[in-house]
Amino acid sequence: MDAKDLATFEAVARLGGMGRAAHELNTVQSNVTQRVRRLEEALGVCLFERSRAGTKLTRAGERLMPYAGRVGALLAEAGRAARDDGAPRGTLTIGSLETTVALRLSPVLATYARTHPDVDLVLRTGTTAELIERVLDRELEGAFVCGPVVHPLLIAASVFEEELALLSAPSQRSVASLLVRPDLRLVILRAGCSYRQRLEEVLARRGIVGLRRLEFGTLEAILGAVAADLGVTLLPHALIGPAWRGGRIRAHRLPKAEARVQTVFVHRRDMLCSSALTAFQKHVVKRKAELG
Amino acid sequence: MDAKDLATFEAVARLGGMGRAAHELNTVQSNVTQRVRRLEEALGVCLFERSRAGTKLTRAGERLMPYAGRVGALLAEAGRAARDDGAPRGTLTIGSLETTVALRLSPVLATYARTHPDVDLVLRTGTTAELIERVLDRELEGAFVCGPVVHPLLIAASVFEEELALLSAPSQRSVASLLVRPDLRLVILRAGCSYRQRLEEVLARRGIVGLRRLEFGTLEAILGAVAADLGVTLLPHALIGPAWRGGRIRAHRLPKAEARVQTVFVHRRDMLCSSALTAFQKHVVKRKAELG
DNA sequence: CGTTAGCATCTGCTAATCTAATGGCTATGG
DNA sequence: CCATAGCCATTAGATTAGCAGATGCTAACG
Repeated sequence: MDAKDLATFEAVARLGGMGRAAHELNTVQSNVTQRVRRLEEALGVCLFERSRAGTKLTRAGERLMPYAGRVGALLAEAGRAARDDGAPRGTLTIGSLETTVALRLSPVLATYARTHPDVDLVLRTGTTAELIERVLDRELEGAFVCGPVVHPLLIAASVFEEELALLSAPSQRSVASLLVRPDLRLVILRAGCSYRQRLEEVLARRGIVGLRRLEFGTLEAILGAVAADLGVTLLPHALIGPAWRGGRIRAHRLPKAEARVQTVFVHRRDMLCSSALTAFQKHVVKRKAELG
Repeated sequence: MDAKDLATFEAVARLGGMGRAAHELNTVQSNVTQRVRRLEEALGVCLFERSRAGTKLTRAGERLMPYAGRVGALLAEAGRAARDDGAPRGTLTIGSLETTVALRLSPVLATYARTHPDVDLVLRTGTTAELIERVLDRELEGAFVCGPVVHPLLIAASVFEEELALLSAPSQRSVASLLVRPDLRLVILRAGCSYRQRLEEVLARRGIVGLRRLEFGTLEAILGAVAADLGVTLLPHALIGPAWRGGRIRAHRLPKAEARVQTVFVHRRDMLCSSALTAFQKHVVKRKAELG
């Protein structure tokens, strides 16, 4: 059984048609047909139900499907393992929550990039759910997400622990005073943001529900909106830099149980850690000790 | 990267030469050279140090080596998974200790073979160490061995529990009486037999050491030798069939701690269980309940 | 200094693979 | 009821990859 045939099979199954698969694979449909037929002959089973509308996996095809991905991933990993001589180099693609970048990661990233000039560092941001999805799809080697994360395919290591604070305009003297301001909004970074749900929980526990949302793409915009008394938000206390400390924003401390949030670094359990990634993890731990 | 290239690489690495690998792969040396070269080009690393004496893996080659086997195993498993529609069929190759076959397994095997006519059952016997080795090499789908077995790559399930007895000629009235018979021998099935070490321990704890060994290939021969007072052996008590019960052999009971031996069924954790194997395991459990 | 063992390279040949064109099938839509 | 479009199978011809066998090269060994 040829790995290329398996990859062809996978594309056909995923796209639901030989023509579409051919297009994705930069070849023509007859080749795809031939490869699939050969695979079917080699296995002695029928993998697709053909119809005018396209192709549909048979039971046998469904059983084969997971292996297609695994074989491809294993071959890719073999290549990386052979090339990786222990000296960090190549491309390191990691993900992170936007707040983590702003608060903790950017200096660490900068020093890492400086000390490892042979590594092309790629950072993608997203919500916890998005990032975990991408790690599972092997699009990211690892990601900083909001913990705890328990998943059989992932290894999660706690790296930072933040204290969240409820932020409002200075005129809001206490959390309780928010109750009488139903026009206030939840100012959030993005729809699926990890802190949004936590914020709603925090407010709900104090009888504040049904607030409208206001979504901004950047932290600066969020802080600006809060300062302008458009609403409240929930962010790591340490995030409020000097520029915002001068009375423009009031941070309301929360009880430990509500405030604590840990950032974990997750990566696939079955994925070879590149030297670049290993060095990165060491670097983060070391710098964290320095910073903390 | 082609899986066939990887297999060629693996053969060259294992045999330490391209010519030898070519012979094993039923091809000629120039083809092997070409495949290795292509693999090296694709990876951008040198995999072998060539010399007049043959080939030796480089560091990169050593890193790649484990993947060669894994890719091959994964492809083979993919084929089995696609073909296996849940109805037990094909070849089921399992291993067992000889004593386990004689004592417990043979009726179970017979009924399994009868109820699953589409399965070609292959049984290989050997010592615990040999069998485990073969399971790890994927030559056996599973094996009945002497437990307990703790190994990160294996799953072990206890299936039988035997009570061992020290067997001697009837003239030996007690274990203690063996002390005065230094000419007695340990009668054992095979050099690496699981029960041999246990027998030596049992005797050593009673001050009997340094007995010579007598090795026979079959259980009947062993029991015959014991009956003829050539020596003593250690076997499951239940093994002594009616033919031997009639005073020709004396079974000396041992304390529970020494007598208990469990038979476990082991198989690779990462290996897909064929339907034939799954059915077999169910069958064993069911029949064990009936027999026990 | 020839012999040997081993890898590299070259050369035809063959088989596999690719491309492009064609044909058959079926649902859709006038 | 025909035209059309989308999809897969098949075919034929061109291209490429893979194979076997012969030859070359190098270092070790007697």
